Amino acid sequence: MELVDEAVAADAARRSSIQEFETLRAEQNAFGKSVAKAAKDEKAALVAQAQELAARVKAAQQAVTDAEAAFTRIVGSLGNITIDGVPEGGEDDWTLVREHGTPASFDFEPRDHADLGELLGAIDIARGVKVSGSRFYFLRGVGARLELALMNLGLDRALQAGFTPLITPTLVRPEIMAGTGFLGEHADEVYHLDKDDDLYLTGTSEVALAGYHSDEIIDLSNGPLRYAGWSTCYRREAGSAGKDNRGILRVHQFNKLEMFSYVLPEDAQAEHERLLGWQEGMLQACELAYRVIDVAAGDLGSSAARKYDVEAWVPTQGTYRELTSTSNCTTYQARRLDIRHRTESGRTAPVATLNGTLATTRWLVAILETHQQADGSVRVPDALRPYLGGLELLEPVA
RNA sequence: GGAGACGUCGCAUAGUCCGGUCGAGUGCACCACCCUGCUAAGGUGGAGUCCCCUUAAUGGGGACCGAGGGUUCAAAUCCCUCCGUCUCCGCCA
Repeated sequence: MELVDEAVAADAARRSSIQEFETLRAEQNAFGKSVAKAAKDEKAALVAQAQELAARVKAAQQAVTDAEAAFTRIVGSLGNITIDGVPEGGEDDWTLVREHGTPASFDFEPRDHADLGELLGAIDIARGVKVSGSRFYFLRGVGARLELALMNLGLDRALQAGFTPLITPTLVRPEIMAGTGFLGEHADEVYHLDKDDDLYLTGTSEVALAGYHSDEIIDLSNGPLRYAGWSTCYRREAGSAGKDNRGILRVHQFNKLEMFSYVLPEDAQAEHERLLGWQEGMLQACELAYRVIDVAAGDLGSSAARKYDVEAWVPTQGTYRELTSTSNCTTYQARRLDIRHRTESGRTAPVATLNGTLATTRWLVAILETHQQADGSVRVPDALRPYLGGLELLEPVA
């Protein structure tokens, strides 16, 4: 509340400094013309006057620069405004939207994905740690193939829905990182190269996908612009020491196929539901039990106005774990990145941006655990088989 | 990495040496109107973005010649830094 008052005050200060500067500048412009035209003998006196005026203009200009910097800083620290209906509260105050499918049950003791990954020769955590440290891993053999299969299934479904595929840069400039809202309170989650290169490693291709149309006026008259971005994602996982240490549920590096939509602000909520629908379709194709939750306002981060998490049942944890999430960022990112469309009256106005995840490496956790059999083999869901050369069963390596 | 050239209003360009008459000319594309009966041409006018003030619609002012500084009464034009593009050479997946 105080922050909003501060922002309003900063805006008022900014406006009045602009007015002062512009009045002086107009005076200077007019004066300059008369200096140029003046006769020789009058010139010296006029220049002396102009010098004095120039000093005042310069001071006024500096005041504008300062006032605008202060305004930008305060406004930049404001989070997005949540949409009506979003539950109030923090991390645990989400509301259930729906559940789908029945959590897997077994007539044997199920193995967790780390054990299964080792048994199948699919996930090599020990060597990941040896090479890169904790929370790193190798996907190998059927693990690597399953990952690619998942990404390709997601991509094909995205193509069917009309998305344009993009393979995005994973190193971005500071202003793009800031524009997407990732340098706010969670800045310590982001890898930053600062020795020789002032670039950030992105934790999601959402960053590059949002930056793609930055500083542009885009044409939405033929409907939304939809991109499916594939990239490797990097997260520092600072502050999560000791949490989800086992397996690949929480890692520093993973792959992700991300949907990203640019839409008219009035279409944002409908698009959000569509993104959620495509995500659920993907979970269903992988034959996973899941639930959809409406994330509470306090857990939204700075850029989302509403966020749905889709959580899949993870048998050995006896609970649902987030596999995907879709956010409606309304005009928050577009304002910061200066992405606009032209309205019917010919004016420009910010667009709305939304994102949603179609697949990530984390999905392997739920897929392996859900479809495991007593002997440690894993049944491949029908939809994935074409992407695995028809393979129906992942079998333990000798 | 070495050497050089360049970055102007949608596109293409003029202007930069010799700072004010340049917020900026021309061509193409675009929009409106006019003209012409003929498959296209001619004429007139208008057009960008951002910000501030003002209004019922309007009007006024400011900023923007890659970005940021500097010199100057005054910068597209002079100086510096950065970013980017292109050409040649070297190196490399």
